[in-house]
Amino acid sequence: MYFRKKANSIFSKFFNLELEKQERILNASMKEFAQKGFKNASTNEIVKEADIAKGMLFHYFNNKKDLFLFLYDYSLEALEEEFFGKIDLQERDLLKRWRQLALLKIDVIAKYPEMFRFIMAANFENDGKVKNELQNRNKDFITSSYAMIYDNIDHSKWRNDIDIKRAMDIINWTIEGFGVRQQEKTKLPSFSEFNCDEIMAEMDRYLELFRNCFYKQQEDASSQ
Amino acid sequence: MYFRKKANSIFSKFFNLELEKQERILNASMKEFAQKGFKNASTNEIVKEADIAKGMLFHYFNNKKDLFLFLYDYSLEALEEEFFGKIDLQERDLLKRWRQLALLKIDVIAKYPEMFRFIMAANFENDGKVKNELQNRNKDFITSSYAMIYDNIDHSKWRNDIDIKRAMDIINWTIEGFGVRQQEKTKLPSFSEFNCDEIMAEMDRYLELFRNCFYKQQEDASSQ
Amino acid sequence: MYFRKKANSIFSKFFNLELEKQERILNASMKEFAQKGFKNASTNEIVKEADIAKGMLFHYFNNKKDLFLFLYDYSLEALEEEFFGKIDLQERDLLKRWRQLALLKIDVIAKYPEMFRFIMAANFENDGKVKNELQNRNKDFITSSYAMIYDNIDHSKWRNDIDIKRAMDIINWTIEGFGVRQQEKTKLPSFSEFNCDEIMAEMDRYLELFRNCFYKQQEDASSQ
Amino acid sequence: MYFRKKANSIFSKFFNLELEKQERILNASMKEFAQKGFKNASTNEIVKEADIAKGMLFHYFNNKKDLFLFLYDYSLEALEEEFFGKIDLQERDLLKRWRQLALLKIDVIAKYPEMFRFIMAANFENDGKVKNELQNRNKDFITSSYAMIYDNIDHSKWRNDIDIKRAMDIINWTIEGFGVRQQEKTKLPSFSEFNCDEIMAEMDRYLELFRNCFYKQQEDASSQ
DNA sequence: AATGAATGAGGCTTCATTCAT
DNA sequence: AATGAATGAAGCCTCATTCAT
Repeated sequence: MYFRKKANSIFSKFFNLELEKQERILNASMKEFAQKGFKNASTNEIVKEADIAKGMLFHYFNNKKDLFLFLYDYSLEALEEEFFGKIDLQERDLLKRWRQLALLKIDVIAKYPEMFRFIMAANFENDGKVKNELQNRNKDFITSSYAMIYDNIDHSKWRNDIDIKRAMDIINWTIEGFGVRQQEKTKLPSFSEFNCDEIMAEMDRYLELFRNCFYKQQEDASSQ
Repeated sequence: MYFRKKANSIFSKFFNLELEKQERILNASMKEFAQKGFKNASTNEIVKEADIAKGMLFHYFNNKKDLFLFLYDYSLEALEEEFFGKIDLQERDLLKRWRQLALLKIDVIAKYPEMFRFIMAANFENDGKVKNELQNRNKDFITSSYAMIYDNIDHSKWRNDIDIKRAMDIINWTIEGFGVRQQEKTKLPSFSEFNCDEIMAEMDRYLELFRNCFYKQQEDASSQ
Repeated sequence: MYFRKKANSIFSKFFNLELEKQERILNASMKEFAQKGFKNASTNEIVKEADIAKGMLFHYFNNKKDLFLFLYDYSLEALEEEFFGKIDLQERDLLKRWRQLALLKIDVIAKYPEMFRFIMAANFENDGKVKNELQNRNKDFITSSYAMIYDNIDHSKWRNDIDIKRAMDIINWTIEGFGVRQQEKTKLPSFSEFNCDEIMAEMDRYLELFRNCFYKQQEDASSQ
Repeated sequence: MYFRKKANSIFSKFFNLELEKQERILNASMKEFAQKGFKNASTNEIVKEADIAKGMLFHYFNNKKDLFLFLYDYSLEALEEEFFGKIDLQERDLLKRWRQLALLKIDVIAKYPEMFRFIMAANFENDGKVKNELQNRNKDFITSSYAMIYDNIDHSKWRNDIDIKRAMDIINWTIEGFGVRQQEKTKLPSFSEFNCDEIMAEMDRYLELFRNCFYKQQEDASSQ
């Protein structure tokens, strides 16, 4: 992991802290940035929430921008490990592969909710001070993500009259939209807890719909 | 229009201005808010761009928050008129109705680019000071929008084995994603000008794909 | 006066203040900068001393650096007027011309002590943020000052065996050193008030010594 | 040496360090103070450059001010040794004695450049925290320096009509001004290296001018 | 109504000094 | 003795809002 090595030297002051304090700082920072965006996030609030002295944030991370980018790199690397390390590239059915990813995503959100929300928010970040550097990092990430997801897919199952490129767009947008909808449900006052099985069951209905529309229909009933 | 009445009493100081000055203020404010978000938007920049005295902004709108929400209400009402007033509810084919909406949207962007950008940006607004009030307004808007779009749709054309509710979700997300993609294209350095015909041709390919998947396939070739 | 025109447009906010407040700000700023140098000068102290609100300094001058350079330009222009406007270029005797300058300088110090101290201190300023811009301004000033002082000097009175260039250096350094010594006297606890006549009498002794050494000695006694 | 004794007791923690570390600390401190002045000098930079732990600086020297004054006393004592120990008081010709001092000064700059630059900078120090104490130390130093330089001078060579006290002032100021000019030359981009012979040759031209003006002129040509 | 100066809280950041280990 | 994390006051600057004119 290139970043982790770099981070350990540049941010060694941070990584030498006791883990519990590291986590307090990470959570407080990500929460503040996720809620308010880069510019509106207050380092004062972060140190208050993390319960550290005013100067320490700058002792560990130099400045607000470096803190933000550190969090981004740190999160991206953690997420990459979760995703890329665990996806089964032997599965050549695109819809099944997406299903895997959805499961992984649910895991990640459950395991690192702060981090996930931070990364999502960072991708909408517009502030000139960090936008460029985020885009550079993101370009690579998205390119390699899509490359991986679509790598070695078996197209033989697909209906011949389907425009595969656009069908894939539709699948992407649907899964993204589905994710956003789930996310929004968690913000409702009626939300109590994350029910993974229910979400996956719902997800499967969309995937089934795609299978039903985009794949060749077999005569026998053993469709899935 | 409920809002316009309310606005005329609360914001009568603003509406009593000469129209040209009203427009300068609207454009300057929307531009600043769209570019920088609620908190980072500078009232200084707004008055400079609108060429009015600093105090007047607060004389007309009380404070920054009220200005922002006024702009939101004002824009939403204007867009509603454009959309809801012009859509042909006689068209009972959902895909054709979406096509209408896409065309209307392109018109709106061309006619009121500042306003459109402002509304888009406002929907991503996260600042605590305005978020709640925006969500309240938006819930109503989205509810009534969807009600209208899906009102009196002819379901007889659809394949019986298709889960119509979810298929509609897919269509929504696709059209939204498609819109975002077009939006992003305008930010590329290679972007020169908005080519409506090209965009609609591309949009039609997605709609055609949906028709091909979700609708009953007729034996004769007169599909569309 | 080029600067004054520029200043009136850029710093119009400042120049539109009532004169008494302008002066409070000028004096407080020059005093603080003269005492502590650019970096160590505290804008907090300045506003406290000038009895204005925290934000006003930045409203008038944008930032600390611009304030400093404004003061420098403002002072230099004021001093230039005092010096260059009043020196008698018909006087072709270098020592008499220096005598004029000494008198003018004493006037200036008496009239604008804060300003004089500020300019003196600014010429020792080392801070990277302002050093370059100071040097640019100063180069022109010093070049034109020396050009004026040594312009059209009558060399016929000088001993032929004297290296005039180096003799002039000696005169410069002596007058500068003499000035510093007077300045330091004002800082002593025993100092009560500026006695111009006494200072000029003392100055004359040095000039007389130079006349005695560098000029041809006439046989009759009417030396001066 | 009074100071060394005092220092050995107060700063014994420092003097008990290995010499190499002592020197690292001295050089780093003097360099930082000379470059940035008392207040702007950063103890962080000093410890980084000296490669010691932050706390040690305060362990050895109590605080920044004490460190600065220690360096000043230490340097002054070292310079005194260089100057006062080596000057030949048998030479009773003032101009020749000044020549000796100039040579010694050049030696000192070459031998202890850091220290020389520090002392020069310290003499322009204006910060309230150290100014008073510096002035006290300096008064004694300058008084005793001048006493020594002018001690036992042979006045018989001087023209009777010359005001010796003021002539000596002129010589002082000239030599000081000459030194400053040489110093400034080293800062020019065109400066490559210190040419001692050239500098002394130039210095001699000024001394010769003084001899020519202030001393009785002998009839034979063996002037020097 | 119109102007823009005035206010002061809060923003990020630096830094000498202390202190637990 | 040695380390460097911790502290918090003070630094410059921004900005929504108020208010005298």
